[in-house]
Amino acid sequence: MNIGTASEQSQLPVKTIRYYEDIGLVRPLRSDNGYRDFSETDLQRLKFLQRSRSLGFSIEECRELLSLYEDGDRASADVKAITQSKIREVDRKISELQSLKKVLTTLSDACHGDDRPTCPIIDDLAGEADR
Amino acid sequence: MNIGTASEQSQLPVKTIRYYEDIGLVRPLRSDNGYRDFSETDLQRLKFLQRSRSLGFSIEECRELLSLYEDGDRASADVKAITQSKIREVDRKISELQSLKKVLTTLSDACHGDDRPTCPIIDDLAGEADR
DNA sequence: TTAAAGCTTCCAGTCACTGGAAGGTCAAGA
DNA sequence: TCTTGACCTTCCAGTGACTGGAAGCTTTAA
Repeated sequence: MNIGTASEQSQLPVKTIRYYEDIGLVRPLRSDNGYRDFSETDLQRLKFLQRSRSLGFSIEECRELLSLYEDGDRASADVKAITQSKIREVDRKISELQSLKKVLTTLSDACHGDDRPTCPIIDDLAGEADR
Repeated sequence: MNIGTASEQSQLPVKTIRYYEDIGLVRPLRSDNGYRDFSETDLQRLKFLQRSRSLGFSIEECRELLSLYEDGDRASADVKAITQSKIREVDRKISELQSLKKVLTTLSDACHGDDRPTCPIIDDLAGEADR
């Protein structure tokens, strides 16, 4: 199938698919006219990539997961390990954002937000607040 | 003061300060030897940038905040509006990450993680699971 | 026949830096 | 005086994961 069809089926933009070929994540054959010709297996890989990217795995993690996917003998523990380290990463990000939100909310609440120039947010950014 | 001192005082890497000059966030004078010469005002800007970047404002938001910072007449409402939209953005990211974590945790829990090859995580990524 | 849609490659841009090379300047010590 | 090392300069390239656009093929439908 052509790249347009593969794009539709995998829910990945055409540009992204070409990029994935560039970095060796998929290797479609070429038709006589030079067009990429995606097999069912290629499509499976693309769908796999779409799903794993949308779950927040990096390209390199996806590459690793793909090779585990295609190695019928690998231990499920290997896959679980990657997933759990990703969960820890997500957790770290969540708590970072939560403390960020806390600071921003405190600042925002302290600012009366009218048309006068006095502003505790700016004062804090400028390092002039009591903290 | 030289860039090294400015870097220490502002807690910004030397490279980052040069980059900020490149994009017009700070405009230090030059000494006769060609070295950048940072004034106290320049240092204030750098500290302001360090703090606002660390609170998750983008460079363009920082640029806007800086100009509000230096406009003694601006309304505090303007600053508060930027801060609140940033809070909403942080909120969106948090809930995205939370639902991501949910999916990953469900997948991880379903995988027994031993040396056998059967793995519900991979099955899900491949789109072979019941969902 | 022709127009539009779809395909190709290649180059550049995004964001916010970061690394490294090649070279100039300055201060301290032998 | 010389040298060493720290510090400074510019410029170019790379990061991650695409995305946009130009120029030019091929295919399909009217």
